[in-house]
Amino acid sequence: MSVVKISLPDGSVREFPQGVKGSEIAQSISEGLARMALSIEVNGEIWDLSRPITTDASIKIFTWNDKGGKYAFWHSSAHLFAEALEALYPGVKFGIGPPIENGFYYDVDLGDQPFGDDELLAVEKKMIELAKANNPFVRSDVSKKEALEYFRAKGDEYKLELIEGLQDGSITFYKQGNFTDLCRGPHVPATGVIKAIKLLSVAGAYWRGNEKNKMLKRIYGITFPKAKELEEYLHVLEEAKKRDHRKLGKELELFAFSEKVGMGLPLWLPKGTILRERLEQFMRRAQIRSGYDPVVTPHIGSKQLYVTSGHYEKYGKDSFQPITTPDVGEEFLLKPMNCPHHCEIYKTKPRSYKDLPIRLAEFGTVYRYEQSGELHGLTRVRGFTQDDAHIFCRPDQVKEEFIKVIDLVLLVFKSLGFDNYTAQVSLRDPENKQKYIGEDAQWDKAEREIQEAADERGLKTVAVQGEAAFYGPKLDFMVRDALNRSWQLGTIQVDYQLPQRFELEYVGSDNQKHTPVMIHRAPFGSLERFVAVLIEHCAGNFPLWLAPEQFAILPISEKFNEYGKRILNALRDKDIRGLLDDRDEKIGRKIRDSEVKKVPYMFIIGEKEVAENKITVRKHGGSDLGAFTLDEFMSQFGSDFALPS
RNA sequence: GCUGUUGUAGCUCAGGGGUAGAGCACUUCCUUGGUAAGGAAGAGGUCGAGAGUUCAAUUCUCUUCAACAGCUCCA
Repeated sequence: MSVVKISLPDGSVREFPQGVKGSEIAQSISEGLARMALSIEVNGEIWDLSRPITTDASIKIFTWNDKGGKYAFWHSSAHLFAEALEALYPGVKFGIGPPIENGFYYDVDLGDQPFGDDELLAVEKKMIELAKANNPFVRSDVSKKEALEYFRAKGDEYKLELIEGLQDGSITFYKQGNFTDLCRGPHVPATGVIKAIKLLSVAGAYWRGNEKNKMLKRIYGITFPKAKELEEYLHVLEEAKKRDHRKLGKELELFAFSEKVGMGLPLWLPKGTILRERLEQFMRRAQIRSGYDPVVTPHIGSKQLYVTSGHYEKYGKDSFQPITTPDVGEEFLLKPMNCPHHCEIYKTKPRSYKDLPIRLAEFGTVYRYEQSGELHGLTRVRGFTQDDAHIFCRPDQVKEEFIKVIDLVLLVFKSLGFDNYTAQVSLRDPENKQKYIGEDAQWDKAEREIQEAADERGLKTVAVQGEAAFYGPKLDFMVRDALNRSWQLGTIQVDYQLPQRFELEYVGSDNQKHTPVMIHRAPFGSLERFVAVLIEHCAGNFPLWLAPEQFAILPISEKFNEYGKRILNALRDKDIRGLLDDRDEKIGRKIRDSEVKKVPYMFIIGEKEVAENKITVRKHGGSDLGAFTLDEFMSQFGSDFALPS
């Protein structure tokens, strides 16, 4: 009998009979591994443990601790779900059902049947029953013809459509129990490994992600090998909800929405405004240091301005409609972008190559008609403020300027402790070039420059096609929120188009007119979204320099309110923000209330403190730092109250 | 925009065909205190809005608005 050489991850090579299965290899390594094994990587491809290996290969056995193991587990769970659903709803049609980062989903067509929480529970129960049956997942190769026949007989047009797109000879089915599905695999050996099951939610999803197609029901679920792991996962979800900026924003009185004002139009409350203004101060200072010139432009602009920029053609009809003047019928748009205004500032006088780069910065509030279903707390709103700036430079300055902006973005992230961001190079969709303006050569150049700048700063980047702006590629900084949703914060964009459209020029050293290059950039992105992500990042425990209330003075009794007032005024003179809690409450109560409000410092004053002219300092979270005079406290901790340098 | 779920006091939520309830917050009084909720009393709601069914609707039906989850979109 012939043998195959199997290389294991530890570098050792073992011989097995040809056709050996992953499960047998696992068994030969150890009983424990065999029990834990879920799938196997064979020459870089993830396989079922039951699939015979017929050639020499390097392999790795995957368990629950590997991504490859989890994916097989959740992929199999999706099939288990489908089996349970079909058992309860005969005739249901299936779309796709992949594993995802946390669990799996399956898109299904249930016709007009309602499907809510009760139905989820019923299917969940059926799944548990079928898991206990411990049916093996059986892989089989089928011809395209057989595959089409099977699903034609079943009347599942979605699967038929999927099969049409596949190549004959590469089609496999998987069967467990009474359920057969078109599937590439891999799967776990049998349903029995799935012990804990939770169907999480139902949502709509267009077939193949296309708005014009029928909307299917997408059912999300998650499963685990142990009940305890499911409990832990659900607990983590609960904890994440506590960090949600919409919840904390309400509790900490940072911002609010009003139906009367309009959806997606945030109202910044006094405490939220302090937070936001501190961020602005931080950015203003950083920008002045980096050679930016602040400018201010109005909230509306002539429609013609956006026709010129191309924004009107691209977004005009789906946007807030123009405001028309009563007499002459002149049309104005609520400013959706600051860049056209800044282009016009550039044009106010002739520019020399010696003047460049010119960096125009503005905290510009813009209005965009976002789809109603997209509005989400502060992360997606219809009126928001960008920390926007446009750098007008010569072609030879693009890379250097781009790198400087990267540094600015990284300064922001570092100052706020954002360490798990991703840098995304957002490129054109090569299939859909008509979505963009400009010529290929300029796009290629811009895309190259962005990648080079990012590489030069050692940024790890992920390139994503189809994510560019219509006028140019971008470097986007993505951060995840408490619920693991990804948001774009900072963005840097190279633009060869708008300078042409606005006929911007400068006189070069050759005394000829040249077109400058524009870099759009916003390190925060929008203040609204940035604050939202910041709230979730620190769970409302803001760094001292940002905290709306940096301290609370807590007198032991009303007798010490006068002394408290003196301390309050002394601290305010030092530009430190806080309040005096002079309510008729006991100290325990005052401490609790300040703790709940996440006030960083509590200054407790009573008979002893008045006598010694001191304050007793308690930090948020409970640590007692002892008694200080104000001067002692300020010399020791004072610098933390100021903007970070 | 699409699919689904939800909408009761400032907040968190219970209830349910016969014109509403809790805790916290709020107001007043008592209490003058030492590191996460002192005590008592009081006030507060067109049950998201509109229409229909009914003797009677906050409850049932429809429409609409908004929020939430996801999809699509995102200058």
